[in-house]
Amino acid sequence: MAEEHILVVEDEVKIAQLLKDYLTAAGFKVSCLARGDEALEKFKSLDPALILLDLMLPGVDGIAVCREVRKYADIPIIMVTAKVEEVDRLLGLAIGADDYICKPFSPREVVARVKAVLRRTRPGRSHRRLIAGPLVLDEETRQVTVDGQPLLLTPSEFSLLNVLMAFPERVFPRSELLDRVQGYTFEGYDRTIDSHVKNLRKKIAALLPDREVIHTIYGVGYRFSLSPRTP
Amino acid sequence: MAEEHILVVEDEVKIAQLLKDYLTAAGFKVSCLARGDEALEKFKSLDPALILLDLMLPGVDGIAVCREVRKYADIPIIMVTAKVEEVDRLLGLAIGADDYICKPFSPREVVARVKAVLRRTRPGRSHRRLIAGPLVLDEETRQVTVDGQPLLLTPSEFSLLNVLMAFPERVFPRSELLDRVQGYTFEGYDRTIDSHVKNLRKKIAALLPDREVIHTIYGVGYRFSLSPRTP
DNA sequence: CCGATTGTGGAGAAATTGTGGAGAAATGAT
DNA sequence: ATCATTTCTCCACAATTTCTCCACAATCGG
Repeated sequence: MAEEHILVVEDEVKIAQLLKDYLTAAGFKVSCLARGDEALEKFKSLDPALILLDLMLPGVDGIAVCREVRKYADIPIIMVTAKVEEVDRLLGLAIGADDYICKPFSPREVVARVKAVLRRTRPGRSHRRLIAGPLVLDEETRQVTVDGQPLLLTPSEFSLLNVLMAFPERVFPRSELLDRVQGYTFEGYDRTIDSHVKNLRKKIAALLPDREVIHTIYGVGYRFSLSPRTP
Repeated sequence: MAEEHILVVEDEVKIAQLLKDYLTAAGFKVSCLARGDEALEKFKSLDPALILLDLMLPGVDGIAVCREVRKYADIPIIMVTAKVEEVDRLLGLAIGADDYICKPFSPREVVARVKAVLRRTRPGRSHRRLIAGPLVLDEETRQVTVDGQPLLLTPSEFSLLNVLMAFPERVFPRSELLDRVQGYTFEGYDRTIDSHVKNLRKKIAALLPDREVIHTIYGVGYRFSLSPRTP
């Protein structure tokens, strides 16, 4: 999954934090700024996929920020405003924001709108396919095939293989695999990952009996590789 | 590309100007009218490639204008409306507009939709139909058939099938289906989508007993596919 | 050879989905 | 307006799938 960066420009710290929490939980990388003029300085270096912009800001207000940003890049912008009536005014001002959200908003709605705007703004969907010899993993369809034959994987197995195939040859410690597959809040047995490896290996071996693709690095963790040796 | 002429019928001057600015910037020639009865008089002489039509108009309302225009020419029409709820009503009225946009809209979205409508109307007015084996879904008439036999679906069921069939094989998380079917302001129960899937499956199975077309991806969501594999 | 690490089968436990149906909400007719 | 019908939402329980963990066997490195 390509982690997308979102820039939140909001002067009320609590609201900014709330937005950040929810967007982070939804899998986005989030940066917060409190002032409009900061936004103008920094958005180029941050290169966000989308900007959430409060209308009322100290420094330079949201409308000016929006206009300036649009001079440099075609980044989607969602305006956040306190009053419903403002939205009509915004429309008249030809700002060119992609969507508007009124306070008080539900965090869930914000996340949904962000996703919706990103969806329709990014028409060239670049769904990632990881290919390693006879093994093909498609993140969008969640299909994995070996020489064209489908491999039926559970969510954990898919996730595990996805992480490993994303960086072939790289050795992943158990702790990292645990974080990526079970989530960083997982507090359980660290050898659970071994079970998933076991099951994944068995399923792959059924279609690819000759070579082992998930290698054990004694004392460390696991690695995905097509070659049988350790380079 | 030949410069295409677009007629905007909108009584709010600011919005009309906004639309004109953006469409002009996108390379269209734009004329604006404020009254519905004017539109009926002038569209013949202007001969536009497309009409952007506000639903609420002084003089004659948008629906009447749409009907009248269609008596004379097969020009693509995009309706603009203030409320989301109106869209469903419009659909029921079988007006024959090519697309609908709800306020508040982003100018970018308007330009995108205008281009999309022109693109699909240019080569012989073929509206969008999704075909998958014996299943045919017509977005304009909102009819679905299986081997020519009509499938009577509720609005939610149609919408759900529409989203799924638009991207066969792609796995849709429940959250995304919720946003696209129930709207992203929906605050309710996650598993309502399961109920729609259940009902939709039952209706499809009545006409297509052999194969399952809506597949469950455990831990993620659903996918439309004709092939029986379940990865 | 020996302690540490990993492989493995399998048994609950936990999470996810299927399903019928009741009440609420929306829609349409009168 | 009122009433009838359709559609939507939600719940509770059953069925299913997956996850976690354990105990013991196998393997590795020194």
